[in-house]
This record gives sequence, C-alpha cells and structure tokens, in this order.
Amino acid sequence: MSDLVTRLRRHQWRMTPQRRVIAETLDGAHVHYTADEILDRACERMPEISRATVYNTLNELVALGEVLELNFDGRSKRYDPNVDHDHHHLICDGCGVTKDVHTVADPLDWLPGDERHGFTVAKASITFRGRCPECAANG
Amino acid sequence: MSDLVTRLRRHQWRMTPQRRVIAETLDGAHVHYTADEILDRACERMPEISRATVYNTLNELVALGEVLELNFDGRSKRYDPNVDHDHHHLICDGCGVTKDVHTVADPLDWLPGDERHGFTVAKASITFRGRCPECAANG
DNA sequence: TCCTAGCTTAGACTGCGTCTAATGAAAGAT
DNA sequence: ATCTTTCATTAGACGCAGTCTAAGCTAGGA
Repeated sequence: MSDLVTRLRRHQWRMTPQRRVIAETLDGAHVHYTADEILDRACERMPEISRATVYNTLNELVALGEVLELNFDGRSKRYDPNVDHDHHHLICDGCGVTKDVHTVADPLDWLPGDERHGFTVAKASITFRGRCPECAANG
Repeated sequence: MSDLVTRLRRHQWRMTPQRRVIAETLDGAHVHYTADEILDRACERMPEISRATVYNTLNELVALGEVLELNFDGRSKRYDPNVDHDHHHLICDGCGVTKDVHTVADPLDWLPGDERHGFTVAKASITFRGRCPECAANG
C-alpha cells in the first residue's frame, strides 16, 4: 500500500503530509477518481488540504510517470494509479465510472503500415463504452 | 459539399443561414476543428454569428449522429464530420494533429466476456499515439 | 537549531462550454 | 402574400474544472 510512497521517495520527492494522503488515496483506489473525488477523500483525513495542492500533486505524479491521466468525457480528468500493466478502459456512458480491462490482442498490430501516415506509432489504447449494470437498469 | 446540408433537411432541421454556414464549414474540413476554430471560420462568412449558436449547432449535429465529438487533450473538444465509416484516430504527441485511420479488426471482438464487468458494451474506439513525420524529425 | 528551497494555502483568474430571456425568422396555414 | 406558431439566434451572465499568484509555512540538510 505504501508502494507508491516508496517509489516517490526514490524520485527525491519532499514528503509532506498532504502528498502522503493524496498518494495513499490514489494507491488504494480500485476505480479512477476525478481530482475532486480525490480532494474529497483527502479531506476526510486532512480537512484543511487545499484544492491547489491536490491539483499540483496529481500533475507531478503524472509527470513522474507514476499515475496515468485519463480524459474521456471532456469534463473532468481521472487518475489511474495502475500504470504497471498494459490495459484499456471501459466507461459507462450513464455515470462515467471507469474500469480497467484487458484485451486478448495488442491493437498496435491492427494498424496497417499504409494507415500510419508516416507516423512513428508508439502506443494504442482502446476506449470501450457502454452502460454499467446500474445505469442499464435505471434507463 | 452540401451533402451534410441535404442529410440535415431529412432530419427536419429548420435551415437557417447560421446553421448552413456551420454545416458547410464542417463538411469541407479535412482536419478536426475545435468549436472555436469553427466559430472563427463561420465568422469569416457571417461576422455576427454568435458563440452560443455554434455550440448549439454542434451539439445538435452530434445528437443527430451527423458529427462525432472528439476529446483527446482534455481541453477543447474537436468535431469530426467523417461519421460514415467506422474509423479510429492517430494523434501526434508533438503537435496534436489528428488523422482518421482504419484497422483490420473490430476491437469490440477482443474484449472477453469476463472483462466486461456486467456492462452492456456498445462500442470501442482506438486512439493511436506517436509522432508525425515533422515532429519525429524535429526531435 | 537554523536556513533555505520548495510546498501549501485562499482566492482570484482563465478557458471552455452552458444557460437565460428577449428578439428574430423559417415554414406551414390561410 | 400575409399571418402565425414555433423554433433559432443573440449578448451576456453563469458554471465548472483547472491554473496561477503571492504570502506564509515546513521538510530536511547543515
């Protein structure tokens, strides 16, 4: 659980109580929170933490490559601490909840050379969309 | 060129000069503009057109399924009039340019049932990222 | 313990998009 | 052609997510 905190020390991060709370909130997450949701959860443990600190910290984590920034709905970004394994995302069009999923093949192999427009193609990610069980039931 | 305008008539759209200008701007586009870029181009032909009308019209076109809303950078949405064919996108990490591409397989087929978390999965889109020839050459 | 780089904070600010309420105009009816 | 109804357009206010600023605070090294 303090795996992420350990890695951050290696990055010579100044470890403050605020940063620890944010890192631990992320590291324990099984869903991908928005910055606001992370702020809420951090506030439960440290009521005076500020919005700016949460945003600063999240951006630093993304820059360090420890967290993935996701952006599916065009409104709020979500943060994915599960950066180790190659995975894709399944999103509910109703409530926006985001799950990690794994496919049986690598999509990079599906883009023929003549569709690459001379690009050096580095990675490919798939966004699956649908409705989660709750939203499917509630219209 | 008025292909899109023709289709819109079929949707029983009230055809106003503003809507025509926006539809034609989109229909002639080979790249995917942001709402602001569309507003700029529409203003060249109709200087008094308002921001609200551009946004309203774009949202209606998306709702009608005539235009695709893209959202890659988390800032501004882009609009893709090439909705006819199933396609995916290739984005340059350097300059952000976006190309339509086609794959040899449908990614929906590659998500196993036990990875669907009970969702009703409706569609899948792939985002390929890399560097365009210019950005690859310029570091 | 002290020092200093750099972190945290409240709140102002920005960019992108939406909403509102008043005015204007497209298209069917006469 | 004119009327009428209904829907579209407009300027500007508003909202949300995120960034910036300037002042104070603190982690960690000396």
